[in-house]
Amino acid sequence: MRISAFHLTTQREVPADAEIVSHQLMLRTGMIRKLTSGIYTWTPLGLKVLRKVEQVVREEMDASGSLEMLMPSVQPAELWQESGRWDDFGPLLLKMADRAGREFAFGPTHEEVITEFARAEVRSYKQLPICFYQIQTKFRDEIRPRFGVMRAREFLMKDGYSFHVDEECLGRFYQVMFDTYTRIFERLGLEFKAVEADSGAIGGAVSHEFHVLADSGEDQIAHVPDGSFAANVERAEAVAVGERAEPTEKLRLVDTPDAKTIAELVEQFDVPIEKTVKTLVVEASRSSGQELIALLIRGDHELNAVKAEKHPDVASPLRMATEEEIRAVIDAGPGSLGPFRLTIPCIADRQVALMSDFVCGGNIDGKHYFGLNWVRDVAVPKTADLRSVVAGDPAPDGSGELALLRGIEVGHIFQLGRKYSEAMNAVVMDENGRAVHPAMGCYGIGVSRIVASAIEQNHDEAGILWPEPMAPFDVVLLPLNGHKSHRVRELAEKFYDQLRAAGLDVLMDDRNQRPGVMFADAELIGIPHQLVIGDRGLDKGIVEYRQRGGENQEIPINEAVEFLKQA
RNA sequence: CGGGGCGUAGCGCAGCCUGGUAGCGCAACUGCUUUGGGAGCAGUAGGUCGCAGGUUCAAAUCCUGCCGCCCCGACCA
Repeated sequence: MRISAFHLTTQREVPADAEIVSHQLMLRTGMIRKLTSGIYTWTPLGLKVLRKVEQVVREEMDASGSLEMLMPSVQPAELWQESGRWDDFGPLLLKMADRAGREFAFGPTHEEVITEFARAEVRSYKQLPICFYQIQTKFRDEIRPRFGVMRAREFLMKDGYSFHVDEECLGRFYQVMFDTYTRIFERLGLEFKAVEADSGAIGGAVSHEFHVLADSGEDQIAHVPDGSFAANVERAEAVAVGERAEPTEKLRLVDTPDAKTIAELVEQFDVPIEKTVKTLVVEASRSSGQELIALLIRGDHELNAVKAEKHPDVASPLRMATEEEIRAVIDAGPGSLGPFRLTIPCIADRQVALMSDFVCGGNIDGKHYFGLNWVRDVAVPKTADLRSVVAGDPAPDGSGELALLRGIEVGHIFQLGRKYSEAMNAVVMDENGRAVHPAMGCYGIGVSRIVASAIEQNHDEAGILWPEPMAPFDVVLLPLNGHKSHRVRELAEKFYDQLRAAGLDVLMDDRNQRPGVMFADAELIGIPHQLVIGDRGLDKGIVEYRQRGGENQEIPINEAVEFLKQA
């Protein structure tokens, strides 16, 4: 491609409303343009990258035996009502109506459509196992779209769905997909980690996420360095450490008028934060027969909402009680609550149940208990894993100490089981002639998000450093002052033809720009290999090879094409 | 959804407080010069000042409403 025939619109200035590096660089290189909040146009440059990612995904999915297809993006409401997700999916679902008033959703995912397809098409166990996939635009009406295509409302996703007669077959195929995903991210040249995950709104039991590691990642990962354990912090089990010590302090009620938070308590009363307990009041589940329930967490720990809302006594989704609701049942407000003489039920984090001589709110405004002890002063409540792990916690599998990393979720695989095949009554005949609901797996990759995450992980002051498999071009030719020098121009043209003939994706900077502009643009858009052709080098019989982010070297003219083929 | 901020040329911004000819830098276009790290000079083009209403002789500027975009929050006791 010649730049003169391309649409290259780089910008020197950083766009004001782009917060993270990938968003800034995607705008500065001109890869994307915002149409409206969370909705982007992919320009020819950006689309080249997107297509390269797509192609790697497609090749590996095909190699796994999965079959590509294309499902509609607009889906009838009935299908979603059948699965129960028309309401469950909530405001994330973009709904619309046709001229007759029939309701539709723009697909945020395709479990319903594929299940509808499978129940019509797949009748016999002999057709199983089978896995269909597509690469398609999805729409999720995110609460707050941000970071460009990283958390966009409209995005490109690869989604695959497999069907199996039994769980055992699903488990085997799940491993095939795990390996396929591993190969995809390896081939793309990304530093990533597969972690145990919560299955969230999609449903199902076993689930893994694939994260591109980057400091700007929105997810936290707990893992044992050089160990086998890795899990999303949402899910990583927090193991209680130690044993409960005998009481040594007397229980006393202390005036704490200015201590509404754990931080204030620690500062004003010189109490170690590990000796404090915070009491969070949340809505209780219907099945518990209660209105509110208190959750006890050690002062330096954080409540894990994903874990809490899975508890049978806690309402899902988790909702914190308002001050009015709390005051209606307890004689104190937030900031002065605790388990002693508490008028509502409570659940303690496992670690809290092992504490002794601790400090907590007094259930009287402006007062805290010091020296509180389980058993002696108050019965040990129900316990559960309610907190998020922190660095240094033991791994739940005993393999070592946990460290935390930040990641960008780019892939997620699930063993769904029969949630959709049962809800939508998809059945196949098994070898005994019985109708059974097939077990399903589902496998997603955020194709557009991969592009952004690759930039987050691979950039410098000058711009993007694309991993080669996803670079928009393999090599850029920079003929310096080509409009003045015939021999520079002619050599560049010769290289252009020869490199293209060798199967390389070549960009020729034929703009007659000053050298500084050409270098800056080549670096900004991150092309891995540059070949600089200038009179200065030609006098010495060489051209200059530059690897993006690497070393420069001089190459004899007649070896250049071969050199680039190898590089 | 709650809080905050911002809407002026493709991008980044000033002007608004104190009403009176709409400006700067980058980008774009033309010409000349320049040419190994985002050139110089001269010129050109580009604006419903987010939209609507109001106040006023006069509104980018003051008032009201609406719309859009961005940031923070929605784990806080």
